[in-house]
Amino acid sequence: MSRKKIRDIRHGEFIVAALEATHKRGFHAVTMSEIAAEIGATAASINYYFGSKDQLMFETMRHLLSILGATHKQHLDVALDPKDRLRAIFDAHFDPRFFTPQHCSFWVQFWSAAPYSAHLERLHRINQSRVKSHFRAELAPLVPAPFRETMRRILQSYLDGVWLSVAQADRDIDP
Amino acid sequence: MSRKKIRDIRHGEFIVAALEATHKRGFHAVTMSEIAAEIGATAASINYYFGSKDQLMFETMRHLLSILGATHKQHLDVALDPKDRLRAIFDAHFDPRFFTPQHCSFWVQFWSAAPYSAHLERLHRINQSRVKSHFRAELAPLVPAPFRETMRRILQSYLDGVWLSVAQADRDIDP
DNA sequence: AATCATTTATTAAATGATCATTTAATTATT
DNA sequence: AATAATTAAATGATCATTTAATAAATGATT
Repeated sequence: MSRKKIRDIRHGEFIVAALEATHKRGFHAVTMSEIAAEIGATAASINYYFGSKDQLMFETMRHLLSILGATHKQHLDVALDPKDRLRAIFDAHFDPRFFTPQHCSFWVQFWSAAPYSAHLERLHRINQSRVKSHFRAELAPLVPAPFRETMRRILQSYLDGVWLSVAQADRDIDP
Repeated sequence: MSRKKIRDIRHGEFIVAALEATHKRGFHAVTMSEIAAEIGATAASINYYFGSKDQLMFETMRHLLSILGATHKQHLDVALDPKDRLRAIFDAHFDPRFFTPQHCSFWVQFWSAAPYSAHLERLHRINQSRVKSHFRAELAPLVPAPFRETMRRILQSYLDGVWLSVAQADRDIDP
């Protein structure tokens, strides 16, 4: 029991460290040592827990995605009408637990690296279609069919664009 | 005269090579040899012409920005009313000379690397404020002041988001 | 409780690979 | 002949990853 706990705690710590160090130094520039130093550990221990740098980055993104998923569910639970349900998507993305400079810059840099790695791309595709189907479902009662798909693409692009700008500006934007 | 020409021709060739190779391999992963191989040259010649890899990337982005600027001017010249003038911004960004997978992926990756380099960040800031002031000017006669700034931010984020998605999907989107 | 064996966690140092950049020479142009 | 363009090979730096050893925690056995 406590054997498992340590592993989980350390996992979480390294993921936070990866987010912080990546935000400071950039997705590609950041080194294992810098990440490890963030929590007073050493590069070798990252490999002990994660096997490789890539794997750590991968797990870190999965962590972000799971936060997003959980936050979305919460907002959805209190949504009353179709409009609220649509808003829930935005509220989740802009929830303070999720919408931080660290997360945004990791997010943007990770996705811009995704097309060049089979692993990352798969994760990206999964997330995209998840968001896509949420948007479709929530837009259905609100927007007539001919415009729905266009509207969805515009909204999704807008969401991505906001992150991009936050990642670059290091300031908050009010949705 | 022809001495100067060769230098300019080579410059242009290497910039095209950088766009192509970056699109294939990714902004950080791409090596000087890969870029040079794109036009049958060798890594050392990049340094002969540009001094360093960073400088080549920098010049490449400047090239993209100058295309964008020229295209915008063209679209603006045929715009008749305020609405057309606003459209000119979008038309320029989506002009086929500019809106290619190579350009989009270079664009996105470059900007996501910008916060971590003083040089790149300066370029980014200049471009952002250029686009910002264009948007402001064109929105002025169309949108009442209280909403104007919000509208501008939304449109700018949307533009960025579209590029992000093109860079990832490698397909075209109809504005 | 105390001892010792075993597993888990951690690290310093070694390894090896990858690149950008430099150098020194060669080839082409003027 | 002089200058410009090009390159193969050398250099040097940076890292991720591996290894081999140490320390810390755990647990079984008296």
